[in-house]
Amino acid sequence: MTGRRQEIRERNRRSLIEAVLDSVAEKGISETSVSEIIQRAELSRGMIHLHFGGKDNLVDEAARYSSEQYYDGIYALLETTGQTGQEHIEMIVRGDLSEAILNKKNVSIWYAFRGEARNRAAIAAFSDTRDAKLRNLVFNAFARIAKEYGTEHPNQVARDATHGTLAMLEGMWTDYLLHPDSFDRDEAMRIVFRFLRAMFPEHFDLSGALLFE
Amino acid sequence: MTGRRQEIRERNRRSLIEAVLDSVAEKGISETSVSEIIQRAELSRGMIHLHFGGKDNLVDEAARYSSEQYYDGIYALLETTGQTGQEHIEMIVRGDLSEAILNKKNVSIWYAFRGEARNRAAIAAFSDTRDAKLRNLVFNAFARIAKEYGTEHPNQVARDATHGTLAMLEGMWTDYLLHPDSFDRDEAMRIVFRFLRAMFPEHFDLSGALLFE
DNA sequence: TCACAAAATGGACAATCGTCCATTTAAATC
DNA sequence: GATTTAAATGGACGATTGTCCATTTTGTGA
Repeated sequence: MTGRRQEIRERNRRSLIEAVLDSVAEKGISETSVSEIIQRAELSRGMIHLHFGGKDNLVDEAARYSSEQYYDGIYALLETTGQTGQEHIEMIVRGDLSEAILNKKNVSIWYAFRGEARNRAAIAAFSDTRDAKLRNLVFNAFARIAKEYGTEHPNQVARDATHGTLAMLEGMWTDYLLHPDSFDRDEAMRIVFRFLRAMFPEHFDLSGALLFE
Repeated sequence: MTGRRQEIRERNRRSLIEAVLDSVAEKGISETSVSEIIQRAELSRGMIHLHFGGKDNLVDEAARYSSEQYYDGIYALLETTGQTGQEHIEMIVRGDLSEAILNKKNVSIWYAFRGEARNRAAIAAFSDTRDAKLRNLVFNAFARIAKEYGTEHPNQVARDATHGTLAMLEGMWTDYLLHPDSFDRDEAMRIVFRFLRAMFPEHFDLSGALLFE
């Protein structure tokens, strides 16, 4: 039976990463110590140094892994819908506010890392390249929509709509962070689409009906 | 000369709080140790325990102080403008995105504390009560505006506009956090008003002109 | 089954953490 | 100027941090 060794090795690596994420979500970054991590992963103290060369690298890796999961989730959703601009936008908004993506654990992790982003180049770096891909996707969708309105500068409109929409979604995440129990997903979605409908009255007018079937 | 004693005492207390904020802004929460704080404040090790009973209390106090400053800044701005709903909204948006309030130091501090909010009740608590006041202010302004449109449910519209606007501003702060150097204040403002203009075409149509005189 | 090597262990280590208090400093009162 | 007392000092303290390596375990190939 070949590859068993590497399989275990990989499983342990993964365990460490997930132990970090669990700990960050539950106790915060400042209480996520080496002792805490190895206890959760049920591995020995030396493993962190062996697999990642040190705690900082492991934490960076965990942050990378976490953001990868977020974007993979969004991209997977896009596969399940049509190709019109409106459909893309609706799916991204729904996905970003869905239970699968916007939940207590993810929000805790995300904001914990954000808080450290400014002082940890590695954490800020990957967040950027990934973010650019999503932003581009949203922009293209809005650009297709904006062109249909025959406005003077459709790309400018699309740029603003992209910026505004992503900013509003960010803000909804903050709402959820601060009030996870009173947060209302449907309300958040309704508001985003109310703004979008105001900008593109011919496109997002039906979105409410589509969203709640 | 009476009160000199208390004056020094108060100055030292303040020094400690500001040392925490400086350190959090520059090095992050996890590197803000007792040694770091007293070195910046140029005070002795025992002062933290003497004045605040421990490091955690001092950090909580610093977070409270910082958020107090933010809201005081916003409220001060509101004193300098008219009383119409539109004027209030414009002033809050402008203020929230102004250099005086949205700058590298404040953003660093704000997000550092946010990252810890979930695991530190004290930090989450005061943030809420203050936030509620601002939210109420924005809501009242939008409610006055919405009523003029003769819509079916003006309060619902105002609620959504409030939620959406504050969310978008939050998102702009995140943009600034992640890209402080490429962030464009004017663009951020333009986008917020573009969304508002789409919702209230008779009110925020002139805002662009008002903003850049 | 045995020898080899990769992987995992767990404790030693110096460094740093936050707390606390015996001592010193200096403002306030007489 | 002497006395009182609140404020400030700075080091001792045990606990905890992350790193690292000598040792043990265990899968792999001969």
